[in-house]
Amino acid sequence: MGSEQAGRAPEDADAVRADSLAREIFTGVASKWSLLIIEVLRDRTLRFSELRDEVEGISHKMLTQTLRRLERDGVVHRTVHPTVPPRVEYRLTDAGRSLRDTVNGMCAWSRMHLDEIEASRHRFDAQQHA
Amino acid sequence: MGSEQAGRAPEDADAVRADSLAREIFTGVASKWSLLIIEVLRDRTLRFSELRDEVEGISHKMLTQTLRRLERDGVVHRTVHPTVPPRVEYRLTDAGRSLRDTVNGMCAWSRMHLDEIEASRHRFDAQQHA
DNA sequence: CAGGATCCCAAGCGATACTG
DNA sequence: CAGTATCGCTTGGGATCCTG
Repeated sequence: MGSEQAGRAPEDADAVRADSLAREIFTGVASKWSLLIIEVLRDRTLRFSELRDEVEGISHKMLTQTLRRLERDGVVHRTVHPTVPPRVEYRLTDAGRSLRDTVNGMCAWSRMHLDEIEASRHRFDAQQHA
Repeated sequence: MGSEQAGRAPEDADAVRADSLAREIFTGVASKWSLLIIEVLRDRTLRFSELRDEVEGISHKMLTQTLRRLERDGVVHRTVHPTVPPRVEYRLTDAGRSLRDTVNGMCAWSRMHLDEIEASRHRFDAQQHA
């Protein structure tokens, strides 16, 4: 993850710290549920229950948990309407939208290489027990 | 993950299967170690032990396990030199390199939003126990 | 050196019940 | 409706030992 670890003075501790932080952020964001939520939010505003339906397969717990992390990192914005019953809406922040662009790239990649990957898997599996 | 789930006939089972496959591929590839390995391979050819050193924090087991998955999906290519001791080299395939481009995007995003995210976290944490 | 197999613990996650 | 808390299973993944 180093921006470029070429020749860095050992006393340059800030760069090291930044690297490990970037790494921590990267691995935090690069998780199944985070990416799926980001992907599904696109540029819409969705309520908690709508997200729950759209993400498919995610549990109540994981949804809240992941949303909290994303909110904390400033990737999604959370709006609470003080009505009864409560209405809570989620949308991507600017940072979130820029992240989503790269996530879309991964989704596109998955779709684009579907057949190629499936073929590769068959080849691989056939070879194994050979 | 739907390419566009607008109006799809129920009998169009192929598209549904493709979607779930794309989803499975996406969540398979979008895992911490997979992405870090792809990131570290860039356009180099690395040996098993070199990868082990470069990925930092990965265990022997996770490295082999993840490499197998990536090889099976045709993302990395594995070359075994029948020497003694054995020499095994890994490099990205064409598909792998195109995936790496989007992974790079996520890494760049992490680095670019470092301070913004850190600030957001502090704000969030301060608010909480308020 | 590459990597399979085994053991085992801790984290991830789901299910359920409860609150505002 | 949105969210927290608790419990328990399941899994990920580390440590270690063994083979070609």
